[in-house]
Amino acid sequence: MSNAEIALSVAEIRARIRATGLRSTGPRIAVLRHLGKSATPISHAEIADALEPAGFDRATLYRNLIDLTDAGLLSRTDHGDHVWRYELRDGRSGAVGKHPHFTCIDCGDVACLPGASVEISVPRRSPRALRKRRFEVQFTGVCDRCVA
Amino acid sequence: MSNAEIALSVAEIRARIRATGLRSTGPRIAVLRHLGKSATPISHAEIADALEPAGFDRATLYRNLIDLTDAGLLSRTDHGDHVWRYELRDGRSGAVGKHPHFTCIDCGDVACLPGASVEISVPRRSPRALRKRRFEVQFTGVCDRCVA
DNA sequence: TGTTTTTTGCATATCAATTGCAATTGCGTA
DNA sequence: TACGCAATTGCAATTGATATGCAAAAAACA
Repeated sequence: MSNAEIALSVAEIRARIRATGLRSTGPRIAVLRHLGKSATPISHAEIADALEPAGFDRATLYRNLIDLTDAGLLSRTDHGDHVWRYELRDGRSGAVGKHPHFTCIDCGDVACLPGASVEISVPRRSPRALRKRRFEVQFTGVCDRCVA
Repeated sequence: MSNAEIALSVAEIRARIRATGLRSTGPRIAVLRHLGKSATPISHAEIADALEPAGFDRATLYRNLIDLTDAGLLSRTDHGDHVWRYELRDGRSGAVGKHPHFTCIDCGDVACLPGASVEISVPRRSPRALRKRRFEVQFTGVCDRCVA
């Protein structure tokens, strides 16, 4: 459940935000720092709770998650449990940390699968995106803890 | 995008509902019939709109989707676009129509992949559910129509 | 058919997500 | 460094999907 993470300096975060044309503000820096420290994609609620001591408005955080996503700094995904989760994108490439996730349908816990490789053989008439390996995969099931 | 579907008779539907201990009522039969004719998982809104002429209350349909899901006749999934979709489960086995789906992140269209086989090789420390092949997979990407 | 229990339909409550707007702040420029 | 404007914030209020309470209606079973 842990992951060496991106751990950016504040200066670097500011630069990244400014590079997108957005202004670098307290809430935005806090959001990016927090996501930089998080091993897995996390929800708006988790972010808002974590940043609560700083007193940022939930609506502001919410708007920022969307703005930063639109700007390409974050990715927003729903892992099959109807919860939006946000994740820091990988710097210049703009590519998401390209590994699949496993989400527990009981507790909502997310496990990253960095080394996992997914092979799908699809029928002839499938969407081109699948045949060209242009897709995201999402696994759901019951995690070890909830099985027990 | 089409799929030979389950197409149950009303009598058979009644029997299935009763078999779960629930009562067989108009709204429930309508829901199951409609899902039986649908090639892909569909949302509450789509179901409610389709059944609108019959005048069923949205709350009733909503509760029934949940009840029928709890009873094991339906499955409820979120394909990565933050929309719950319901699907008829496969009769006696209780197993979901066990094929993966591909959802377009632009238009929300769902494609069934009945013949698809998914192979995932996972790192040693992954959730047991993955290693034991006890999981659901969900693919997202851009469908052919939206790519064009 | 009568009795019991479930289900419906309507109204209303929730709660997360989203918007409007005035006050504030970031930042390019003078 | 101070100024001015557009972007952003915080708060209040709205939306919209989801969920609940309850009396009336319908299903099951004797």
